[in-house]
Amino acid sequence: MTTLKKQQAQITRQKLLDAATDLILEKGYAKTSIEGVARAAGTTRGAVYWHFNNKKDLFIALMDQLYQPISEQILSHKIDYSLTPLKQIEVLCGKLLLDVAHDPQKQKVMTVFFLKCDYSGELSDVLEKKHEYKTRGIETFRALFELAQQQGDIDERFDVHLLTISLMALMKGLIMEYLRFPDLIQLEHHSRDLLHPFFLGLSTQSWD
Amino acid sequence: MTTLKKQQAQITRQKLLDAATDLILEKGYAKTSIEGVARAAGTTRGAVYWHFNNKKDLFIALMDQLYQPISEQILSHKIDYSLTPLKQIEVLCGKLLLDVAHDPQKQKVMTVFFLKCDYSGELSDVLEKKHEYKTRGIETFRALFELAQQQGDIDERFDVHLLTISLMALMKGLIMEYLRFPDLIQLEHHSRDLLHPFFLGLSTQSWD
DNA sequence: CTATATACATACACTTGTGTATGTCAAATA
DNA sequence: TATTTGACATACACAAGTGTATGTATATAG
Repeated sequence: MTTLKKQQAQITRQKLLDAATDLILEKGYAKTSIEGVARAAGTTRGAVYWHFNNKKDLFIALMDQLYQPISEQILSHKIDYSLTPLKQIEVLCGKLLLDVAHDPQKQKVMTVFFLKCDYSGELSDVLEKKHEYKTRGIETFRALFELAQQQGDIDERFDVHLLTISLMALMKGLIMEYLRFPDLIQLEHHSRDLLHPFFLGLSTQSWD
Repeated sequence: MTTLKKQQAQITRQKLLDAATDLILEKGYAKTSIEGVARAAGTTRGAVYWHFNNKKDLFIALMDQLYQPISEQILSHKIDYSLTPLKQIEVLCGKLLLDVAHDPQKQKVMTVFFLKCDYSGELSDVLEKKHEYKTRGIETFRALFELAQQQGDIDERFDVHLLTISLMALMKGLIMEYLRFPDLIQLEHHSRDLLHPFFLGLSTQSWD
C-alpha cells in the first residue's frame, strides 16, 4: 500500500523540478535543455519524459508548484479591522516586499518566472494562466481600494481602477528592480519608504 | 563615389534589421533563427553573416539603432524653467507615457527589449549596455529630485535615491503593463492620472 | 513464486540551427 | 576593357536537441 516505489518516483520527480528551477535561473528557459535537467538531477531524459510530456509541461508543473502558492498567499491575507482599508493596502504591500526580501526561495521563483523566460513562443498559452493569477491579485487590491473610497479614506475623485493598476505597476517594478539589482534597492530596509510616496498622496492626512 | 552598391547593401542591412525586429516581436529572441530573419528579409543567411558576425551581434545592432535613440531622447528633455523641478519630473514622465502610447514604433521596440528576450544566456553581456542606459536615465531624474528638494519643493525627509528608484519602478511597471495589455490601461487617456497619486504625495500642496 | 507493470535507462531517427568555406555575379576601379 | 572586390548565395560539416521506441531491473500484485 505504501508503495515504496511511488515514493521514490516522487522524489526523482521533485529532483527534476528542482534541477529545472536552478538551470532556468542560471541560463534561462530557452537555453535550458531537457538533457541538462536530467543530468543535473542525476538521471536521464527517460525519467523526464516519464514524468512530463515535454519541456513546456515541465514548466507548467513548475508553475503549479512554485508560482501558484505565492500567488495564493498574496490573496489569503488576513484582514486587520483595526486599520483603515487604505492602511491595510499599504501594510499588505509592505509585507509583500519584505517577504520577498527575506525569502530567497521566493526570490528564486519570481526571478525564474519574471526574468528568465519570455512567454512568446511555446509558453504563450502559459501566459494566460499567469495572467489569471495576476487578475485575481488585482481584484483583491481593487476591492480594498473601493472599500477605502466608500469609507471616505481616499478622495472620491480618484479612479479606483487606475489606482489599482498604478499600485500593481509600482509593486512589480520594485520587485523586478530588486531581483535584478538587490544591492541597489535594499528592499529589506526600505520597503516602506519605497511605497510611502505613493500612499502619502492618497490619504487626506499629511506627512506623519 | 556614390557607390550605388553600398547603398543597396545598406538597404538589405536595414531589411534584415527590420525583419529581425518583427520576428523577435512575434516569437521572441530565442525562437528567432538567423535563417528565419534572412528569409523574412527576402535574402539568405549569407547576407546576414556578411553584415553581422552572429545572432548576438545582430541583436546589438538592433539595440544601437532602436533602443539607444529612445534612451537618448529621454535624457535630452528640455528644461522648462517656468515649472518647479518636481512639476518638471511629473510632466516629463507624463510625456514619456503619452509618447509610448502614441508611437507604435516605440511600443514595438520596447516590447522587443523588455518582453521578448531574456538576458540570461548569450545576451548576458548585452545586459550591461542596457543597464548603462538605464543608469543614465536614473541619474537624470535623481538630479531633478535633488534640485526639487534643495528648493524645498519636496520634504527634506524624503530620500532622493529611494524616490528615484520608486518612480522608475512605477514608470517601468506602467509601460510593461501597457505593452502587455494595452486595453487594460488606456495609457493615451490616463497617463497623468496614473502618475498623479505618486506625485501628489510629494508636493506640499494638496489636491488641485 | 511467478507475472506484470512501474520507473526508469539506452538507443535511434529526425529536425533544426550554427558557422564556415566556397561559388558567383554585377558593379566599381584602373 | 580587363580585373578586382564587394555583396551576397549556395553548399557542407557539425553540434545539439527533441520525441519515440525499446530494453531492463525491481518492486509489487496475485
